[in-house]
Amino acid sequence: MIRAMPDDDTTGPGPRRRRGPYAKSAERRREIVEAALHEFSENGFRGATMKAITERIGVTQPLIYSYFSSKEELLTAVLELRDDRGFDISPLDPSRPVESVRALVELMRHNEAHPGIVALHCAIAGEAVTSGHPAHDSFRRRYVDARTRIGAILEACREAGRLREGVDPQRAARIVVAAMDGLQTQWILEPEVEHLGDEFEAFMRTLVDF
Amino acid sequence: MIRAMPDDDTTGPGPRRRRGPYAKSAERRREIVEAALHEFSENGFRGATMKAITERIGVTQPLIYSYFSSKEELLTAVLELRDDRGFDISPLDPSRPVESVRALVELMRHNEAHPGIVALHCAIAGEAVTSGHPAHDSFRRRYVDARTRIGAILEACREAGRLREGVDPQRAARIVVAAMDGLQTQWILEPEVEHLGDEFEAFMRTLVDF
DNA sequence: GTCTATAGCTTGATAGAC
DNA sequence: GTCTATCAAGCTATAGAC
Repeated sequence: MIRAMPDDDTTGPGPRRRRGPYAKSAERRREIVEAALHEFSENGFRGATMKAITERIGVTQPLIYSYFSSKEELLTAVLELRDDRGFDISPLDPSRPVESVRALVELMRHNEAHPGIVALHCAIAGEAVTSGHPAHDSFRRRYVDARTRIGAILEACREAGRLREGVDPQRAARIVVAAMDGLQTQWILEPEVEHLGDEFEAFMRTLVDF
Repeated sequence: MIRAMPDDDTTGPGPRRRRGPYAKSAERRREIVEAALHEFSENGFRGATMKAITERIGVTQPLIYSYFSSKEELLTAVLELRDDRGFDISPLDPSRPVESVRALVELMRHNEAHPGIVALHCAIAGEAVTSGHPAHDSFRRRYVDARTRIGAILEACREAGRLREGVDPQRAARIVVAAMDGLQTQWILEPEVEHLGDEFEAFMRTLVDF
């Protein structure tokens, strides 16, 4: 997300106010985060090294530390980039259940168009199941939130008469969360899974009429 | 799986035959693998250190290297232990589809009784999605095999008239694999998932009449 | 069978010149 | 803003005594 610089006013000619960061600085930062994203995707957080990240963009290690004070802070920036690129279900609204289900399917289609982000998610979420991982709490909250939110949506679908016969909303919510993660993992691991979006939509249609 | 030692005969008193490894040696080995299992469960393979493993059982690092030539070989031994403890679907037989589905549910109940093994599976499978991981190929094959085998079982269920209306066997197989992994992950991360076996059984009953 | 001691390397991170 | 040079700490793994 690009923010306006503090000295963005092009009206005055003289250096009256203290200068903000140059555009080049923001560009470098973006470049570093992008390199880290790829490195984390391919090797996980623990498997990635600062050295490998710098070599991707041809800079030296100390340069990164002038933008991020630690490897962990760099991970935080990478995960924020992921959220900016749409890997987020928090805008889903249970008061519009059918639209929410459609949006969930659209989310998977969006992911299908961004394999790099999916690979990142699988790699970091995978190693974050261990309690000592820097992203552990973040992912645990994410899972709880996803399951709760999807549970509420399915509950609302039932009240709207859109849930298939015999489907339990809370139990189904767990399977939906599992399916979203699991399909993405299988999509990364096996080339046989052709269309993430189609597979997920077909599954959701066994639960909901939307 | 504990195998008989070559000098297991307690009939003769004298050392007539060439001695095999002493019982203590096998016991030490088992102890090391057990310690490694717990360490890998809690920190993953990359996050675990040989030092931490030795400290669990109060021995020194070189001792481990007299049993295993590398950290990676120790991982192999740990994964074999997991298979011995029943984390394996390869005995499932599509020619007996209904029994196979029941066995799959039993497998999850078995896992519920062995949280340590589930934690190990989640941690290692999680970080093994990255292609550079030592267990990557092993887990990739495992996934492909699981999906293929479960697909065949569901196909056989359909022929036996046990598949629910409108369920596509191959697509459902992907979701089943995702559900097995995902439910276990959620069970590790969230205390709210109370019964792994019950959750999985309820899901399978939405697909198959068994 | 187990130890002490340490080699040999890589890691994340810093100091200071330009 | 970027570099060269370097640090202390941590890692896997080995040599050799007992």
